Amino acid sequence: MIQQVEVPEVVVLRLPLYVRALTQLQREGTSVVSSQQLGERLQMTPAQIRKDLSYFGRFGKQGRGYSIEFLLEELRDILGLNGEWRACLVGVGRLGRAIINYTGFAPEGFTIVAALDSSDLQVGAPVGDLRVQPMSDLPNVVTDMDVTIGIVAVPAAEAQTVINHLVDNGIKGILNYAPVAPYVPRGVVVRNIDPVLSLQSMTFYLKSR
Amino acid sequence: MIQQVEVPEVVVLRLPLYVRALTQLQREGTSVVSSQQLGERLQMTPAQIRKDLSYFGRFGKQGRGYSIEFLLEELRDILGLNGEWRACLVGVGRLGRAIINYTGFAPEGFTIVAALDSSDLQVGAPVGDLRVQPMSDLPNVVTDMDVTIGIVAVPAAEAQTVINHLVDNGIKGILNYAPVAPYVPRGVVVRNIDPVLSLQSMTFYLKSR
DNA sequence: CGCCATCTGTTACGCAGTTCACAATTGTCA
DNA sequence: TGACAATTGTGAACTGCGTAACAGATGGCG
Repeated sequence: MIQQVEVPEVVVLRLPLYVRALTQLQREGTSVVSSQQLGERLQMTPAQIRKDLSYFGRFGKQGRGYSIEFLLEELRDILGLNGEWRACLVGVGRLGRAIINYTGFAPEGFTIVAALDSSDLQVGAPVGDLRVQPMSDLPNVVTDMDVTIGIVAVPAAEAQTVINHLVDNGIKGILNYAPVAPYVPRGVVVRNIDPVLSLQSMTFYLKSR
Repeated sequence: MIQQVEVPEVVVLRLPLYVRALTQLQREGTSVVSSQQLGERLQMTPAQIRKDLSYFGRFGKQGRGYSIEFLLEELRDILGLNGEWRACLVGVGRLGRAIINYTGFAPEGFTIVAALDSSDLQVGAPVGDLRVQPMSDLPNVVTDMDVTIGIVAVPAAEAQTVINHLVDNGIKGILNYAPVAPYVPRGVVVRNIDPVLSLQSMTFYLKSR
């Protein structure tokens, strides 16, 4: 039953969690795991894990559990994590520089291959292993460098404009660090990284106690 | 009907979105807004906005809409955003330094008042306006400096230990940048910032097209 | 070789959250 | 002043996700 029914987005959001937990188990030397055990690690019910996986196929053995190696391979395939994904970063302020120097992306197959900025003052400056390019380079960056993801680290006021520009040039996925909820046309995927929103909902639970 | 029924967490997560949109409208000079108009901005149904707000009270005028000034004040009060929230940062690597220097927290009332690190090499070093303190200072930081939020920017392997330590010292909210899903006792609120997870679920939608 | 313990995949069920729809209220304008 | 247009707040209906439960499969062990 592969993709017969539309997979709920919540399920897709949980798959990377499974990948991470399984990878950890693998490093610990385990080779088989039951939904029960995995559920304990991730603080969720075994039923949910089995249900989630059943959207994509039958990966377990009754009476045994799941082969970690096999399930990992399948999940990485489902999520498209077996290739390399190339991204460009827009906005080379403090935040942008931190993102470029962040070492957590590369081991997972996400590579930032270009850094762009609209300010002439920044263009040409070195950041990490890259050199800042002008926004006018965007078309070439997307086509010549096989970039599919745009990482946005510009001020809130410019974010929507930049995102429009990225989308117009064929970018299909946007990781947005600007504190706005951007509009994108259907078919483009946005993920927002917004620590302020996180804090602002946290305080609701902190205040009354 | 104030808080008679438990407010769903999804609702609480949306309130900061309302605050942000209303603030923007206010800056634009608008003074009254209908759920319809607000819904268009935020790409959600008017009914959802009205229902969300109705968990906390009756803030609108039939036939008119909502007074932005009034609703903002109410929402900021509900979320506890009218005071200042003090946080300490643990882990002064590249990521931690970027967080300290991030200028988006202060205008929203979140202040990082201390930076801690377990490495002796870091202790004493200046970061932003602060100086790195040893982890043994944690009890004093929490009690003397009125810190309620801990920001975690340590490697994955150390995250759970650090979080346990924070919780044991009375921290009630944790903003976790480490790529782990930490365990915390009931009553402690965690928000995870995990761009890699975001990318890994994004690629599911990017791959097949 | 057959029984038992284990664990998956899936169907059925229940509940929480979203949307609908309308009565009630408010302001405007002729 | 009275009719009308706009818009809220909310009970009811709907939808979709999470949980429960069980039939069926698998391996171990006596």
